[in-house]
Amino acid sequence: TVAYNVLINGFCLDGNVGYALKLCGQMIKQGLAPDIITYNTLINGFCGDGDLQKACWIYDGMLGAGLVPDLISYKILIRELCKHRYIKKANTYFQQMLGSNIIPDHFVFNILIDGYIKEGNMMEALRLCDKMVAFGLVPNVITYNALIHGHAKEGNLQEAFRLKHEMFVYGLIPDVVTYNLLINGLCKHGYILEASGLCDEMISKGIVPDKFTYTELIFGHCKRQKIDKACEILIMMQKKGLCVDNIACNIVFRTLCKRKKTEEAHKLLERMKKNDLCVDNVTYNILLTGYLKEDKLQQARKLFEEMAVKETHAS
RNA sequence: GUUACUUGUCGUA
Repeated sequence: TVAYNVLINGFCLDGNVGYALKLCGQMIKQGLAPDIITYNTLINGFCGDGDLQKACWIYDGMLGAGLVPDLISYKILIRELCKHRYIKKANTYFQQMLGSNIIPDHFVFNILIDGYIKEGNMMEALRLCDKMVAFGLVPNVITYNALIHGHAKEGNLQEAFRLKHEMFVYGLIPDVVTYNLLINGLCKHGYILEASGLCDEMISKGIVPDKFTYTELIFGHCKRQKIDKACEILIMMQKKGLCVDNIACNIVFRTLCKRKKTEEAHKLLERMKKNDLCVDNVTYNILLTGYLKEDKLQQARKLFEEMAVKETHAS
């Protein structure tokens, strides 16, 4: 059974869940009973496939086989339900889990908290924080990051920064994600100077900015129409050996398009194509909306056909 | 032996 479980997981990780399922059938034929681990692996496999239906189907099969879901089963399911925005259902499973005397850990709470935040329900997220404390669990850096994300998204930067300070009170050290979230919040609201300052602060504290940090700063500069500043950062990223990916390029590209700097935009696009990892759906969407806004329907249609050929999904 | 939660671009009715 152990050997099968390992194999099944291997195929799941490989994205070949169908074959993993076949293997499960094969092990049954050999008289080996799938255990809770086998089921969890398969459920997780289908979840990674985005196939919630099949995941639930396996889950039911597990119940039918008389196996009792454990903490791991619940974590997998709850996370997937949250991803699909079925937060109510996720909560139902959570309650069921508590009802069957399974001791929750940081992960389940963080998953649920993040689920509520993604739904825009900060109240419930905060209530869950209290609940987690009631279970003797102390919110950790990830919990705080999720909350900071929520507040920043709502535009409540004050509260986001207050939480950053509160972290120290509880002996938690803000990490690169914490800083990235705050920098992102500042940039989104046009506070590029403050964002740059925060970037300096993190460096002085020994936290190394990553490509998220710099991409957010690029975004901030673009938002203030400082394309040259944005390009400076692009160059600096390359010098630091950070990969400049399609996201960073798209941001600059979009700004160039918006400002009707068509020539420079095309130059960038050519360079992106040369480095050939850079033209994606988002790039196309940017171009499309640009054309549509300028009533260049012909070009828009042409582009749309090009997308269809490349089998990118028009979204 | 299986699960591991939080951050970046367009869009998301």
